[in-house]
Amino acid sequence: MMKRVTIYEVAKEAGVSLATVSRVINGSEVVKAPTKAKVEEAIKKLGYKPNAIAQGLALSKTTTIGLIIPEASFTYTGQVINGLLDVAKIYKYNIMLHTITEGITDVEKIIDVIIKSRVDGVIIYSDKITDDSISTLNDYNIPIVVISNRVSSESVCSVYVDFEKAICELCSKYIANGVTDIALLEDRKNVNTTKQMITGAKRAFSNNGLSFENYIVIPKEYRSSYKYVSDYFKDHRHQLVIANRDSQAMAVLNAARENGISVPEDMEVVCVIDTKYNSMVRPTISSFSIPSYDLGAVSMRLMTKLLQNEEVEDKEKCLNYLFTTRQTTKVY
Amino acid sequence: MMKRVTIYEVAKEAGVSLATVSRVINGSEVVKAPTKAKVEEAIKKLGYKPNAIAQGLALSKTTTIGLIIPEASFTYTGQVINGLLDVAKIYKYNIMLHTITEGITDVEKIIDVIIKSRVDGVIIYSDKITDDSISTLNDYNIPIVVISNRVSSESVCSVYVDFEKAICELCSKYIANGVTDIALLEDRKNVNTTKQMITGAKRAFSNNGLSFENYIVIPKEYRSSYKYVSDYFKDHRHQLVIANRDSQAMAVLNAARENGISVPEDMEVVCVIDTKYNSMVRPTISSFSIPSYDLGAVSMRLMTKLLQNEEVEDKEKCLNYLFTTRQTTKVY
DNA sequence: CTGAAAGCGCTAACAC
DNA sequence: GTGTTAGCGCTTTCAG
Repeated sequence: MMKRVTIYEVAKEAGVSLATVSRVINGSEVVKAPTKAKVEEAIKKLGYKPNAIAQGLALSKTTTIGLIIPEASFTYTGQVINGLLDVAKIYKYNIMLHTITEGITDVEKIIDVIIKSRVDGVIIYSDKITDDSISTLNDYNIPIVVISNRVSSESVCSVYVDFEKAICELCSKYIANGVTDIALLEDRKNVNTTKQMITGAKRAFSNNGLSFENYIVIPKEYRSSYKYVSDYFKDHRHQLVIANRDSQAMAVLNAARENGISVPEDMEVVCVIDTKYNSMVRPTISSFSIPSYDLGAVSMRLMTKLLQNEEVEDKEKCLNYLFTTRQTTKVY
Repeated sequence: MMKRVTIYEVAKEAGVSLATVSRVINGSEVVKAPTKAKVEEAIKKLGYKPNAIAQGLALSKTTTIGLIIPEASFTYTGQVINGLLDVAKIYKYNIMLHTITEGITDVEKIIDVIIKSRVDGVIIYSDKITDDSISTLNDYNIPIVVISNRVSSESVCSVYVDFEKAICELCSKYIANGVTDIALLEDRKNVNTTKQMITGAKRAFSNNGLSFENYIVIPKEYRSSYKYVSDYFKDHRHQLVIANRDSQAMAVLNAARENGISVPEDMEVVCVIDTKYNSMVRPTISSFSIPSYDLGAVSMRLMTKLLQNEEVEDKEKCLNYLFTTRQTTKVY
């Protein structure tokens, strides 16, 4: 249990001024070797660790960035965080984590906290964030990277996957093969994504002179959604059902099984966001491999560029997806 | 895009001294109503937000706590984080998130960063943290709460689940019912937990004059572990297999299915950590409902007590588990 | 009840 | 090369 030692004490111990100590801890080249050695010895002897808070104050720079996510318990959110943190580590940034818990969290309050905490930037991965919040952040001149939603604002960068295109392509392929009864589950926790998906589906249909109306609204909790889906499939049939998350796809599969619908023969199921669970369950679930880890990693890298005034070629980065056929779809 | 306004400018705008502004933003009772009103107006007009970094420096207190987890992509880790953040929000603490990525992360470096960042406390949820790291943190007088591992040190609190007891009880019950061929999968990402589980199993067996040696070592990645388990079950049979995580239990189930072993008739499977996936897959997987969310919430609450010098009755908090029978076990 | 001033620990000109 | 000093923005005695 040691007293917190300051740069001043190190200076005294080493018999130099604090400026010199500051220089060695910041790796300045100008310090003479013997002086440097003395300082380093003192640092080690006293167990000195620079106070990042004081540095932050002096530099008006905290080297921490704020991250906003909906909640931490989705498998894909976890991947995003992993990617983000791995890159953050490389560039020596810290991550301050904020979640938006439904019913508990006031988004404005989070924004407030973020501004007060003087993070260097904020990365947002949430459908719940409004333009309002973003413009508040903008007012305070805080660089923003938005994950997953394509944002076209001058001061905001975004890293996303083109769900609209993905779903459009998927539907088009199915329509070309004569499958026109396609349903899409609404994901209430990802409203924007759902919107994009619906737009994509509609486009595919209208390209073929058809109309698309089949999207199913499901309650948000697994149990109730499962119940709902299960009921729904008692008297509904579709040729293809598209779900956003693994849990929703599983609910569909369970409902199908219990209602004697065989997958993929009678009904095919596609999950949009791929997680490890899609290949662990039986039948394995066909899905898009959305690069969640990369979504995080790329966003963080982009942030570092923003903060270090590196050239940013593209303010909007579109990441690729790949459709992986598994057991819930036929091969056309 | 506004210039960052300081307390000084607010003071000027309101025609008072900065001390007074400081008093109103800190809710001091002594400020007269009219003065207070003036200040508040100025704050609003200028869009002033106190600089938490400067406050941190002045108070030697950051109101942020560091959280160390292995990686963010496990469903249960997500729950812990959710619990933690929900409580942190209530007590107005921020969370700085650190992950220990295998191959990428040097634990000592994380500890170093944490000390430099002057967090008020750190919560550790990781098997990878050594006594060394903890004692370093101790040297710097940083309060510690350890999740999941029971730590008996004077300066460290811990919140955990008694896995040893859980497994011992489970095995005892089975042994009492004549089931003595029990296997336990090693979870290399949770070495300590595995150790506790094995100890529990051994105790159950030795209580009954038997010996326990059946623990299976599996490689850590799902694919390879699945492959391994799948191979293993080609020529191995057990009456009961205990797995730590959902993915491992699923690997066992898949391997069983492919080798013509019916569950639960020929072999029963129990998963220790319960996640939503355990009840989403078919067959649904019997498991202990480890209160992951609570693990996080209770730890954070404990941390706030530590930081506010509230009375802490118990430095070691043991949380309850509950065994939930689902489709992978028989009912005895 | 309010203001003046010292200090939290560090950085960055500017001197020497 | 190294030291001196003025901030960074805020809190907190201590006076008044």
